[in-house]
Amino acid sequence: MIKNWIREKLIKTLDKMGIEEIPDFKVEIPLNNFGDYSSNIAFLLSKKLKQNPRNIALDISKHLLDDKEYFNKIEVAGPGFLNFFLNEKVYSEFLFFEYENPQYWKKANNKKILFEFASVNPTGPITIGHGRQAVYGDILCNIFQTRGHSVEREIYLNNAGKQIRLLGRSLWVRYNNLFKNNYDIPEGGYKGEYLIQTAKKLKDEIKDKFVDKWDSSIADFFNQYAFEAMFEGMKETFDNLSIKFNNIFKEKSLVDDGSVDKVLKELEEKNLTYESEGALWFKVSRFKDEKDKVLIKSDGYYTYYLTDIAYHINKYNRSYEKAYDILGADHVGHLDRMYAALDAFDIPESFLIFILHQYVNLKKNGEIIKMSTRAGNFETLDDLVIAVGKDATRYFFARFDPDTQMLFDIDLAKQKTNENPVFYVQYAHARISNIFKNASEKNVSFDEISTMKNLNSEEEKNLIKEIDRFEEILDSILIDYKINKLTNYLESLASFFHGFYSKHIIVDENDIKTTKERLALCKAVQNTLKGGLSLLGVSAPENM
RNA sequence: GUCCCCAUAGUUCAACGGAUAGAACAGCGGAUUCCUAAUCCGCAGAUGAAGGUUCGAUUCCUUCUGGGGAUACCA
Repeated sequence: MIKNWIREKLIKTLDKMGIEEIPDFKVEIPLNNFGDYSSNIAFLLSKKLKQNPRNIALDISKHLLDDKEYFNKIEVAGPGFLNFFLNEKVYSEFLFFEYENPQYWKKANNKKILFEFASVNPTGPITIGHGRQAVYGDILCNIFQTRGHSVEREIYLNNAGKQIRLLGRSLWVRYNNLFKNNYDIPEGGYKGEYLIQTAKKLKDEIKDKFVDKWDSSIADFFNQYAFEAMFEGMKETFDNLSIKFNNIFKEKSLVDDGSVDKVLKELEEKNLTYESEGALWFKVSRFKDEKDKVLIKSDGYYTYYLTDIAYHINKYNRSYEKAYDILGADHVGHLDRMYAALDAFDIPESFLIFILHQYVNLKKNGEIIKMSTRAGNFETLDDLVIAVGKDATRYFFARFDPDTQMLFDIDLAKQKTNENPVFYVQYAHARISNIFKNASEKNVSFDEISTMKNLNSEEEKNLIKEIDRFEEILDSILIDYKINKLTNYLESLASFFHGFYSKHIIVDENDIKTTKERLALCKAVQNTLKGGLSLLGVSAPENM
């Protein structure tokens, strides 16, 4: 990265000047062509050296200019910015490297980490809100992977709790009503049409076997049947978005294999539980400034909290370096409770990182609607994918800062998909493919490049600078998890390319030397676009 | 009440404490004898309010206003 290169030059120079303890300074691409790159280092040193930042900057620039072959000019501007104007040689070297290493941003994987996301109640079709999380999680995993982490994607399915029992009973009602009975969906049950379809399928299989019959083993059957049916649907939805999980973890397995009981026993031994009002409580307040929470309800059933503790202990014992949980904003209350539980089992907080994202508001027929799976009134992710396609769906979700509520205008998404900027980025990629087609028709090859010194225009320099930002963007996402920086970047890169394209003829038979260098530049742009799109899980078409 | 997230152009979104706050869509005006006009160029348009910290604040702190979420023996 050019920025890092300048940074190192600066550090060396400061060292030469005898300045120790160099503060954490920045090198950035300034607005308005103040320079190719700029740094704020002089401001940060000013307090320590008790000097005017301008004088410090002047001093640094003098020392740096010993490197005549790399810097055309170094200006000190404003109150003390250092503005660097680089020699073509620098760009040429960096572009050459990127051109020769088509996947220059990839790093070897080492750290083993776990991502849990899209863990929903398997009680119905996936909503658009959860679609955001699924797409977000998948893309974040891709980025971690490409920057050197060994990532596992895991989905946790709550198939042991109250909701699954409600689902099973709701299915039973739908099934019975196919026989002209008239049972009511239970309070809080699932009223969506989709259970009628499942009930019909079940009727074909078992005929009238359970009509008007209900006991605990029949309930188990319906719970299980409904769960499997819903899960099949979920898998299909994820498949349509190319989201694949390495591990599917079922809550029930923790109950069945005794993990949950083991957790209970240990907590009791540590004297961290107590009974009250017929329920068993965990002393959360011992660890965090939070209310105590129920582990076993007075009806004898386990809470989600209890099984989730067992689940996270299980994660820890699988020896990942870190575990990331991606959750909707409605889970904020869960964070401290889970850390309290980890604390009780001597698991360091640093092991688990929560990433919260806000949910999606839907706009349909000009109205903002609230989604609710249980009311049976919601927009499914499948509908969206059918309407706008996989690429646009993934790209659209990726574009938003996860911390902000996003407004999803369904009518707009369904009608005018051309407004989606994914096409803008894809078009830049396709355009480049076409340039190569054109070049090969004119018998211009581009395989004997040794330098790129003819790429002197503003457009070309800016394009090289923009390519050079890619790795930096990816690394910053590892820190703040804002994947929208990637879509933002790709749009910007595409824009620089479109601008370059419209101003310069790339394949020019009268100037083969420049043509070859421009083709190499195009190749580097295309590789980067393709790399970014593939991290997003969006296709990079050759034609549009 | 308390806690968490958010508030930027008509709309949907950007901006690592930096210099003149960027795009896209919508609006207006242009560009194609030449590699795809799904493109490009130009015009117009914004930091919710008030304080504070700083050489410098959309960004950090406080208060207020507005939206969403949490405050379950739901998950």
